Amino acid sequence: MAHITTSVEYGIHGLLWLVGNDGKALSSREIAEIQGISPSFLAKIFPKLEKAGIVAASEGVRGGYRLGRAADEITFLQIVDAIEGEKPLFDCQEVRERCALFTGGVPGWATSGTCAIHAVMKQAEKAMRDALAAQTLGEVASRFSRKAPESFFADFKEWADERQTTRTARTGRPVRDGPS
Amino acid sequence: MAHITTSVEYGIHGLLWLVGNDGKALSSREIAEIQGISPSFLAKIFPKLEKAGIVAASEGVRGGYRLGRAADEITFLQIVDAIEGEKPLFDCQEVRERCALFTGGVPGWATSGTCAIHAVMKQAEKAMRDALAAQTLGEVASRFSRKAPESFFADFKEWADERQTTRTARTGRPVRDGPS
DNA sequence: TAAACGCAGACTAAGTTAGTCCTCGTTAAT
DNA sequence: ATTAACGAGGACTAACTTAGTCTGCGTTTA
Repeated sequence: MAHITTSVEYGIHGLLWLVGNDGKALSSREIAEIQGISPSFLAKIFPKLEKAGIVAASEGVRGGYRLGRAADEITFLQIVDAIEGEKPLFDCQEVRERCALFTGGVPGWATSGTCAIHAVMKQAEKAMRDALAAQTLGEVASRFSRKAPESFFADFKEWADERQTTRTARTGRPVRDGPS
Repeated sequence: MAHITTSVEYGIHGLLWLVGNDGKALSSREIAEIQGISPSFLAKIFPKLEKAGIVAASEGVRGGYRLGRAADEITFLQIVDAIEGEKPLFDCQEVRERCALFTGGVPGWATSGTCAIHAVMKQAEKAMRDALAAQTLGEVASRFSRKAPESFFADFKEWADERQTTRTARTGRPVRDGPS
């Protein structure tokens, strides 16, 4: 399995739908359903985005998620860190402290500063993080907009509107018709 | 756990000892022992480096490992790929194919080219790999040499020489003294 | 011929990931 | 006032990965 998880993938896909929804809220179930992924799994991802301020949640019956700030101010790095929690690329085991030549105590020169190998890994991690920080949700969304036909967005609006009405229409009917 | 494993860490530390051993072979047990790590675990790492040509193995009683080429021509990326096997940073699940708006077949424009999210991740992965490819074993070894005192290398040579003699001195004595 | 090697595979324990399910408090519409 | 839709959170599971051990095999040198 890869280091950037499918949770991040689902999260970003979900966020892209919010970008295209004109500031209106979508519930986590709707976001999951329109993408064909597990609703209960997505429901564990969005609270993390909420804690990071990437989305704003509204509770209750017509609640859901909106973007917490402008799509241009949400970077991929922020999303990855929000969902995965800033796990380092490399976890230095400090092998240099275990060298058998150091009988009776590790000398200062050996442990001063960062381990040379760790330094290389940190540099590589920074390169990756910089690349992720250079991409925003807004840019990717508009890249997608240029690719998709206008009918697609019309279909989405229609789908969202229908959801908006049917989810209130279901209310107030206590389902007592089956095994009673 | 991190994406760059401790196997890579142990492998690089081991290779650095080979750099400082003047082309002479060290057995995997010696490399493990001088670093205070598990011999049996290290014994699983070095065959991977051998397959990649990073080290050359010699079998038999005085065998062991040497560098397969000049330390300046061994990059960190090569080592990581040799040990971990080129695992991608991100494994695209092709969520775009599951969109619920695509009733009855996914349109061509949606699946043509690389997924926009995947493209960002690939870019980040490339940045990381480029950083790893820019660092060689030789550079890190000489960086370490400037830090360590001359006495350290003298200690190492002494240790290696003693190993060289004692491991043949043990030969030829069938140990039959215990429970017989 | 024995011991020191590299090599390969089976095995285990712990941790992570993807995913499900259930309960709770909140909110809007009836 | 209920009811059902919502977010939030925790317990739980199955599959996979990682770190590490152990055993057996073929090779090589003394």
